[in-house]
Amino acid sequence: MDPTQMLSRSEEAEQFLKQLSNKTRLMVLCSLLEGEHSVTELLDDVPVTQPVLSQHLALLREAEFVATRRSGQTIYYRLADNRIIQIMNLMYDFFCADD
Amino acid sequence: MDPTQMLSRSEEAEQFLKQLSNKTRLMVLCSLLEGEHSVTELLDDVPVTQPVLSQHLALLREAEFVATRRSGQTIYYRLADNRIIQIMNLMYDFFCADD
DNA sequence: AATCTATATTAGTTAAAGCTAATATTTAGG
DNA sequence: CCTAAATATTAGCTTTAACTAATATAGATT
Repeated sequence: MDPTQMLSRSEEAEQFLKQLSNKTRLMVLCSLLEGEHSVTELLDDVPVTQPVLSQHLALLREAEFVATRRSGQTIYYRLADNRIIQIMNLMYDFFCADD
Repeated sequence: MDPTQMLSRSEEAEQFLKQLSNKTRLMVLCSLLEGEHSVTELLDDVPVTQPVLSQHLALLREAEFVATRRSGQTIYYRLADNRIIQIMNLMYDFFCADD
């Protein structure tokens, strides 16, 4: 591969992986593997304060790893990137399988 | 999964992904997918200075993502973690396929 | 032993990520 | 309209990651 392209591909991949490299975001994405959840439901699963969760959700939205839908005052999050599903399944395999 | 365990699994996964989340390390690992390379060979492939490459190689060694063998003054690096091979193949798929 | 080549390490600086605390926005219900 | 519930945003601080520059080590060669 040509060197300029290799560099830019690896920068994209770095960006992608960094957005994933956080315990809170991993727990959120793992919960969403099972299906859609509201923020309140995620707060039950993930041991962080509401503003911190909200910050991580904002990042996941901007990365377009997740999408949302509103129902009244409740906002439901779901996975929106097939690559995330693939990686999260691998991660589950590596770190959570046979528990 | 029990909450304490979920937290510690996600911390391990975070650590693992962070060690991967760097363009230089990604380029190195991508080169090593093709097989063993010396530091000098890696320097030809990867656009960084020698000390910077060496720092990233040190991190990859500590993470045990790679292993080394010495032949004279030359040190050869190779992939040493099957999980890395799996993830790197996915990353190649996502960011470098059909180029 | 002096020097060269290959590789590694260390110290210092800068930039980016993540937290806390405070506050704002949006919708629902009385 | 006023208040409560659900969610989001912002500012300030702290920690961590990555770079640069300088230097060190280890083996090869003369």
